[in-house]
Amino acid sequence: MTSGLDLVVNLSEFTYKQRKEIYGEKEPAAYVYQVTKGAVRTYKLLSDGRRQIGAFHLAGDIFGLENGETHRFTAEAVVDTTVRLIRRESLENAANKDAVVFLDLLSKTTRNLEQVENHLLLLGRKTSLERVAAFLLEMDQRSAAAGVLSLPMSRRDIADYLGLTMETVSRSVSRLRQAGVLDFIGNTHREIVIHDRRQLAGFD
Amino acid sequence: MTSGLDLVVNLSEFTYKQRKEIYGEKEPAAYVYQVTKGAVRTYKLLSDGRRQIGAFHLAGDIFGLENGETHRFTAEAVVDTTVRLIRRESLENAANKDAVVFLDLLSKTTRNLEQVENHLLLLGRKTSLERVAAFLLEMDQRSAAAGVLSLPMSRRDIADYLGLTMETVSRSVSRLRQAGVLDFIGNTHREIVIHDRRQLAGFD
DNA sequence: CGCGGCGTTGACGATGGTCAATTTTCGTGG
DNA sequence: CCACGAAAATTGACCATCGTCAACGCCGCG
Repeated sequence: MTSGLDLVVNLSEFTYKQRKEIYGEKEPAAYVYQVTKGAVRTYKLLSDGRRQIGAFHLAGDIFGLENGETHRFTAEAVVDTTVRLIRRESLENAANKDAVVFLDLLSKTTRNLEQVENHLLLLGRKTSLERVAAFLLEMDQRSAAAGVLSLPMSRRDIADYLGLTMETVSRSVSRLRQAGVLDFIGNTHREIVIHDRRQLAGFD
Repeated sequence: MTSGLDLVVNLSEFTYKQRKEIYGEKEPAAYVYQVTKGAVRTYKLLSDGRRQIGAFHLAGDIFGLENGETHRFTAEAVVDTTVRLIRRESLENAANKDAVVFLDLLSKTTRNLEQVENHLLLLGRKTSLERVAAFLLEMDQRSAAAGVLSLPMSRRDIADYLGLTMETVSRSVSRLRQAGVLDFIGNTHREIVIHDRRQLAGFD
């Protein structure tokens, strides 16, 4: 699938080690990023350290696309991650010359908005079990192999995405496991098989 | 302040009575709206009736601007409300002819995104008192007369915006009142004076 | 007046958070 | 390969915040 961003000339790649910051909230937005390999979390912090993760970005995803001058989240590598870099300036030039690029920019922003709006409903009104079920379904849809997920992020990351604590996430996963809708693969607790997607959707 | 949307020819106005639906979620988006007078709430529902209000739109605000074909929220008049209507089609025509309109579209979408992203942090990580304080500060900033607000929406509406119940909203307002940061004016409980904006911000 | 809607307040309960112990996994170095 | 220590995940006990349910008050309106 090609898109407007692909039309922009772009040569640089960069690799960030696990936990390294890619950019900070309120920093000037010099680049737009696309994940080549790995995973990125974008988040906001309160002064006392409470964290809200806005999104996880996996291979192929674009992040750091701002229309203002500064980034509105901090971005960090969840695991060792490679990103393609696109200069903001060159993107703006391309958008001015080519309406397709511009349209694509608007469309990507809108898709982003849509996803965030759905997350509002989750954070404002869903129970812990519903949140975790929705998260697993989301990850399942985004992963290559349906029914089998390999989560790059920790329980704490998931918790901060879902507005919960890691203990509550853990308990919810355990409940789903006991209910027979999913199971762990191998010895990690980050590799999951979903036995019954219907049933999982029933919890959401 | 003029903007791209003002360049679009637009003649029709319409008035909705309190509680009347302006459009429903997933309906085709035929129009974009601007509030002339009154207030509008946009929300999503879960199947069991739980409601999450995404935003309140006051005089001057634009809502219903979608880039897909359908509305992503239901919109309803909070009080008797007059809106200006802009045909989606005519907006698209204008955007194709005039880059300024197009840029404005993107900028409005981004501002919308920014606001929703901040609401994520509120819903995911703030306490009830922090939420109510943030809400009152938001309304204060958006209202004409600083320090004095006249809320068009009920406690239940506020609750569904903040991811709380109306009882918790009521209790939080009471606590702020007892703490001396605000007070009611007259006999209604929707007219509020903020005595100490600094102190209120301290709760957020 | 009395009725209805809205808001407040109180008592109680449940969901999810906190704190802590235990288990499992993983990375490092012999 | 195994051993050790650190980090992550799970689990349990207890607690706090917020939700539920209900009573009451206030105001507006017939």
